[in-house]
Amino acid sequence: MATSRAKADDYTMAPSDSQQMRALLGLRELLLNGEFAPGERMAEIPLANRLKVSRTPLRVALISLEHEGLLAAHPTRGFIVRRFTLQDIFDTIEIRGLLEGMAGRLAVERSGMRGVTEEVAFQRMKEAVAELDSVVQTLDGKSQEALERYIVLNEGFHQALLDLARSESIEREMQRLAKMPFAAPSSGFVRRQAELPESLHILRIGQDQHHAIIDAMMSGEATRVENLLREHARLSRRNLQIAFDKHRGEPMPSSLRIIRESAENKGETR
Amino acid sequence: MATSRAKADDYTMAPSDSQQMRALLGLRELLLNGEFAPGERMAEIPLANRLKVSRTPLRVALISLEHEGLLAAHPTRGFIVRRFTLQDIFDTIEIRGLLEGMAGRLAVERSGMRGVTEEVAFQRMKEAVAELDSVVQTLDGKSQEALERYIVLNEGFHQALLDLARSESIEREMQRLAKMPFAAPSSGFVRRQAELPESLHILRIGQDQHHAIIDAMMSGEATRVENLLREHARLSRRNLQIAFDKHRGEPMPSSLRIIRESAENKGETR
DNA sequence: CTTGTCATTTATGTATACAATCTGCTAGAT
DNA sequence: ATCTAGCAGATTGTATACATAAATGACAAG
Repeated sequence: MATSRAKADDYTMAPSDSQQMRALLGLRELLLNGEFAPGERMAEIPLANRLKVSRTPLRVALISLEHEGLLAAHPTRGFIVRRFTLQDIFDTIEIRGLLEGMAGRLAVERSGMRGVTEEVAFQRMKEAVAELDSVVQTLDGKSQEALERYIVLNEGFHQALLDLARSESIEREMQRLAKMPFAAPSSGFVRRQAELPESLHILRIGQDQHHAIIDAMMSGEATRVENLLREHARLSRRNLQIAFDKHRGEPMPSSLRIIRESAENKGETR
Repeated sequence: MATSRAKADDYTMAPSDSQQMRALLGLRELLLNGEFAPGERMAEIPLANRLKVSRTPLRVALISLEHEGLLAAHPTRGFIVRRFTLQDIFDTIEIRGLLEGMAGRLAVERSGMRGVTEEVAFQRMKEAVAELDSVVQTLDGKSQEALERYIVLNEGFHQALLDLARSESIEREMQRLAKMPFAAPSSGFVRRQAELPESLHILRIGQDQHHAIIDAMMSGEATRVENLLREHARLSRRNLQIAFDKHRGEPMPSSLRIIRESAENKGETR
C-alpha cells in the first residue's frame, strides 16, 4: 500500500494523462525552476496557453498548488507566486525532522513484543543502509550514476521508516512537506550540489546516522531514534546552506531562484 | 499580521460571500456533522443542488477539502468521504503537539538577549492565563457562557504562542491541522462534552500546564517548554477518548460520527 | 502639476453545454 | 446457474460563453 512511491500524483483524480495533471505537473515544474518571480501574479489565460490546457484544468492546478504552498491566494483576485525565505525552508526541514522523529519512535513503540527486527520494512531499511555503505564510498563528485543510486536508496530508507510507523497521519503530512521546495529527505538540489566536497562529507555523515538509527531501533531505544532523526534532518539544512553560500554572488542556479534571502518586502503584493 | 484569527477562510480567493465560499463552508459543515458515511461517493450534481451552487464552485470546494484531508480522491472518479480512525486523530493531535512544542522552543530561542518577557504576544499569553484562572473556577458544566469564554481565551493563548515563534512554516502547518476534526487546540467537541466531570478536570489540568509553560518561557527553559507543550496536546487525546467512551453504546453525537472505531475495511471504496 | 472621478478594458468567477469515461444492467453463451 | 460482452445511462472532465468585479488610463477640477 504505502510501500511504493509511485502513483502519478495521488490527488486530482483523473487519469494521470489528464489535462489537470498536465497543468499541475507543468506548472509545478515551472515554479520550482524559478521561472516566476515571488509575488508575481499568475494570469490564467497566458498560463493556459503556455501549458496548452484550457482554463478549467489550469484552475484545478492553481488551487492545488496553493494548498501545496507554492502559490498564495491574492486577497482580491487570483493567485500569486509565494515568497520563500531561507528561514521558511529551514523551519520546514525542521518540521520534517519532527515528523520523521515521531515516525521512528512510533515504529519502535508500536512494534510490540517482537521488536522491530521482525518487520519486512525494517529489512528494507537495513538493506538500503548496507548498499549505501558501498555507494557512499564510490561518490566522488563525478559519478552521476552513484549519486542517482544514493538518492534512490536514501528515499527507500526514509520511506521504509514511514511504513514502519503505520501512521496515516504522519504519512500524509510527510507527503505534503515533500512538495515544499528542498524539504524532502533527498531534495532535488542534492543532485547539483553534490560536487562540492563539503556536501559529499555531509552525505557520509548522514550515512553514519543511518547506522545509528538502525542500531537504536534494534535496541528499542525509541527516544534515541527520535533524536537521531531530528538531527538527521538538520543535515539537509546544512546542505542547503552550503549550496546557498556557494552562490552568494550572482549566478544562482534555477532551482535556488525561488528563495529570497530575507524578508525583503514580505508584506504586500504591490 | 498573523495576529488576528479572522480572514474568512484565507485561501480560495474570492470575496467571502462568493459561491466558492458558500460551497466550501457548507460542505465542510456537512462533513463535520457526519452527514455522509465514510467511503461514500460525493456526487457533484446532487451536492450542487443541495448547496445551491453550480458545479464549478462546488468543484473548487471538493478540491480544497481533499487537500484539507476531509475527502479523498477516488482513483478513477471523483471524491469520496475520508475514513478516520481514532488512531488517525490521535496521531494528528500528537503532531500538533510537536508543532506547538517547536513553536514554544523557537519562541524562547529566537527572542534574543532580552528574553521573551518583552514581547507583546507574551503579554497576551499571560493575560489569557490570568483570566483563565478565574474562568476555570466558574466552570461547572452548566454555564455555557463560561465555557465559551474558556475557548476564546485558550485559543488566544495558543495563537499568541504561534505568533511568538515567528515561523510562517509552523503557522501554516498548524492552520492546516486545525481543519482536521478534533485536532485544533480547542476542538469543537469540548463544547458538548464539557459537562462530564472528567472533562472539567482535564481543563483544570490544562490550565496548570499553561502556568508551567509561561513559567518555563520566562526562565528561558526552551526544552522544558517544548516538552510541556507536547504533553499539553495529549490532554486533547484524553478528552476525545473520554467523549468517545461515553458513547460506546449507540447515540454518538453528530460531531463524533465521522470517526470509525478501527480500520474496519480501510481498504477499498466499494 | 497633482489628485480624484469615471469610463474602458481586462481578468477572474460562474454557469452550462458537450465529450469522454465509467458503472450497472441485460442478454446471450457456455 | 454463472460468466462475459455489449449497450444504455449516468457522472465526471473539459471547453467556452457570459457576468461581474478590479485595474488602468484619461480627463477634468483644484
